Amino acid sequence: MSISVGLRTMAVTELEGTVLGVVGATGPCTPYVIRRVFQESPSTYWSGSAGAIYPLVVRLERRGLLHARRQLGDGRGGKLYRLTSDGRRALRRWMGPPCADITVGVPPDPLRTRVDFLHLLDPAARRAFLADAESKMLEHLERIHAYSARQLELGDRTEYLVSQGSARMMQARLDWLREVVRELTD
Amino acid sequence: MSISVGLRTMAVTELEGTVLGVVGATGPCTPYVIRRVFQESPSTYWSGSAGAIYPLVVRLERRGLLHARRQLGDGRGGKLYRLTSDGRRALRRWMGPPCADITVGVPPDPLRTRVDFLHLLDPAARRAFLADAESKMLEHLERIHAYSARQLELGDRTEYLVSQGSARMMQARLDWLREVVRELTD
DNA sequence: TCCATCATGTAAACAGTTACATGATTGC
DNA sequence: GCAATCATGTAACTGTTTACATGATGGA
Repeated sequence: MSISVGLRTMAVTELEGTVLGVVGATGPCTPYVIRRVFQESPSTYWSGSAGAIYPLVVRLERRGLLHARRQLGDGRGGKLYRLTSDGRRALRRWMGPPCADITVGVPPDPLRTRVDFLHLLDPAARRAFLADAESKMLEHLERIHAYSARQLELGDRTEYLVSQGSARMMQARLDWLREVVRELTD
Repeated sequence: MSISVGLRTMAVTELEGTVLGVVGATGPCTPYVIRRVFQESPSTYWSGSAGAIYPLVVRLERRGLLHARRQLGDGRGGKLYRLTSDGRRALRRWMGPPCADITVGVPPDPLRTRVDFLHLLDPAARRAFLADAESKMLEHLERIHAYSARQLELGDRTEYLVSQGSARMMQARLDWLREVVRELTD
């Protein structure tokens, strides 16, 4: 019988929460598998580098959110990690509700930052910047649409929905960029 | 007469580039003024903490991108920083073109990350998450619209355009969230 | 058997955060 | 003159990156 001591579980970081989610969605897996999920994700925000993931899972294990079990017959000493009940609780807490401001608020956008300083460029450089940004965003958008269509064919509703989120965001940025073009190159 | 030795200027980070932009747009200013710009910005991605800004401007000065001049009659020893010509060149290089993939690509979105794992929640928790997210995003959107309208009144075209970018992004995320709601709560 | 790559880590460097220290300035 | 705040920093900590090391595995 366990005794609740009111030790509130410490909050997890964004990457930690995402890893908990990956383990929860994938089922018991090795750190390498977790890395692959990040590396193969269309988003490149996190590299899924070894130096990030291996220490992170050890951290989560020490905090009782992941449990490691040795794989039999694996010469590399690889371990399978799965969520503990505390881990599942931490995952739910990280996901919300309540949603933190930083979760629902305006995400950072390096393009928006640059537009802030566009008036510092001479008109030619400004036009070159805007043209380059627009064409590259169009490429990105097409890739995302292709990826999204593939997920729909494969029947992966979740990946389809998530990629639709990316597509909508990119479309909004592109529409906005064209508004900037109209405004600044009159 | 300066001799070009082909020392290509090292690339600046996102925060460094933004600081160069702030100095370029504001004119000669102290680190404290730079901090205020970040602290008063609607975006909370960077805190503008002293521990980030003071070492950063020293770094940029040592690299010859900023030049410091002592303020006369200031007991605190505060210095005014301005762009050097190398600094202006580094700013232009940071802004682009060419735009890096990370600049024009899909920005990270903690909400999108969470939707990836929504199927791990039971239906009730899922509904609660989506309802909370939607109402909080609506609040954010209204604040942004108010801010945007204020900038338009004040005649600050740049701040108006940039805030319109935030507004469009938030609207796209909200539309998308409603698509998620339709899909998951049928 | 040998070579590429898989898989598990570690080390050093770095950027940014919170929290703190300290002196200058301003308002009462 | 005193308290609040302005302004300039510094210190310790944290998390992530790149680069490296090392052994296991699998295909030619």
